[in-house]
Amino acid sequence: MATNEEIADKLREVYNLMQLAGENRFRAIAFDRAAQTIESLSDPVQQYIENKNLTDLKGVGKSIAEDIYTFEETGSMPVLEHLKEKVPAGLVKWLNISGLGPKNILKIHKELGITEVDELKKACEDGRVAKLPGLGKKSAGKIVKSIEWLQQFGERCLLSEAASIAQPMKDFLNQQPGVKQIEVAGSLRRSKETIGDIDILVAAEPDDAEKIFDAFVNHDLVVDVLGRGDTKSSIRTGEGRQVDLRIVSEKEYPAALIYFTGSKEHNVVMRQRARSRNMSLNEYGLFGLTGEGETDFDQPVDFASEEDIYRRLDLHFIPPELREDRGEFDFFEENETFPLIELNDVCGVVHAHSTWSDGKYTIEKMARACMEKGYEYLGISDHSRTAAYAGGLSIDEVQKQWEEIDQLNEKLIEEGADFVVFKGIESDILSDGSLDYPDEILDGFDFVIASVHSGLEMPQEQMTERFMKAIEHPAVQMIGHPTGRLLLRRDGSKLDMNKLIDWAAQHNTAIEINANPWRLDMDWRHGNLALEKKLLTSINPDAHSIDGIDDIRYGVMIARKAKFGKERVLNTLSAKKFRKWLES
DNA sequence: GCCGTTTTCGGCCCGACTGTTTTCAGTCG
Repeated sequence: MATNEEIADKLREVYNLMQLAGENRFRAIAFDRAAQTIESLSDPVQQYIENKNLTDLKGVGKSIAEDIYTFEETGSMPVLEHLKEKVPAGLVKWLNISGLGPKNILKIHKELGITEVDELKKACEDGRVAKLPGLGKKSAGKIVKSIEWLQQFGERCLLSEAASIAQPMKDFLNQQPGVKQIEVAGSLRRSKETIGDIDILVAAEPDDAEKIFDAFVNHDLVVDVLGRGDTKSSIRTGEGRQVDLRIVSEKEYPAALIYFTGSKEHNVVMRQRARSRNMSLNEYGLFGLTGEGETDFDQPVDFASEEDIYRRLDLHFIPPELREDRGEFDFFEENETFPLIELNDVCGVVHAHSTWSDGKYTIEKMARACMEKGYEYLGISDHSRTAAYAGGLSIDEVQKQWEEIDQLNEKLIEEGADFVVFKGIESDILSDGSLDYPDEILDGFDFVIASVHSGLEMPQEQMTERFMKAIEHPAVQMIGHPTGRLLLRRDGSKLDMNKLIDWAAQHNTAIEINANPWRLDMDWRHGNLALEKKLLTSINPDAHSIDGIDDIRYGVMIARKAKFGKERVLNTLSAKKFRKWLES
């Protein structure tokens, strides 16, 4: 039984290989669209396979449906197998090289008979690539550079890293004369968990653009200027990240902001909506059509903001985080607004470690840091005894820690501080789904977060049952980082999140959004189902240090992307209400 | 390959930038 993700992966593989095989572009794109649809389904695709109604899905026609049925029955997809015979596997990696697309990949491969990235680099360096028609010395040089960047830094970086580059760059540009409006756009504005390029959009008079671009390409962070035009310039930073700056007029700014925020898929739907309403949407604005159905720049449609443009397309404003073409269009046709959680709504810090296990600071230091940052409470949750590698607490240590927390709380009351420390534990879920302490100890905690830290490779069904058993346990209020993934480093465990969300919602158990930028787990892609089932979450920094507490902001970004309003996020409750919820 | 309140065929988002070219193809977002 293949999961949605596995089937989407297969279709995307077809898409990649078709591009490299020089197939009709639109035929290839059709597979990508189908993959996109299946990926964003909140129901298991198995239902559609069993009911033989796959073609009900947008972008899945008779042919692709047949491919999927065959894959389900035989475990292989003829169209894919056929492509694999035609296209050497090594070439797929070439698609990640920026500046090199399918057409040139095919040309280089055919003419030079090479398939591996290392061979490509060599062929660029020794002049063979430059001799090919349509390519030259500069192209070859760019390919070499791209390969080197890719090998050194990878294609994408964490959300936190991108934010730490974009913010100072934005602040710097905002001080430049002539900058009227500025916003970080692209996947960073959409709060994707990993980021490729950083996009910054500026509104300014055309006369001021040159000076702003000068300032941009000469910024301290810049180590390489990739391009410099009248409206767009691109640079590379020392961290290996590409930053694109676009400058548009104030009038164009709202349309450009939508355009450069994306996602690509969201924009495609926006343009189609414009088309079906006899208009054309592009990065400059919304326009009427000529008699031939072409964009008529002499017929601009008025707008002053992103909201206006959405309204013209019969939609309510769609927050940037939700622009992924994963159901937001239907949602915002019906709903006027949907209040998403904001950083200010978070009142307490839940899931933090101290020197009792593998944290860097004492409970008191962590508590005082939380107070200083304006929080009302700290939920300490050190590791349980099985997590010996992380200094997990023995039963004896648990009881000593409780005493320490009681004393600290008394001290805080004496000081008149309006702050409380909750006694929690991050209990390992053992391989049979049981927890790490006897029930009478578990009952002594204010809260229990149940997490998996070992046996991550378990088969999906067994892993899902392991979690379900933990969810059922009356002492457990929250599940920690469900998949255990580390972004860009390690895939998460295989588990049926649909089942887990349903089960957790039924048992009034929350599933945390672990805000550590390496994790951001549970994944935002489960947001639609979580909303439907009214699942609760808690935005937990999993802080091992004082700085780590501030990771909450990345968790909030992901929670917004997953359509959480504050009423479904436990640590937006006041200390009093949080305690009440824990006791219920 | 998918899709249809103008369509079962003929479209499928569209403009900037670059490099290799002398009018354009490839790539990107």
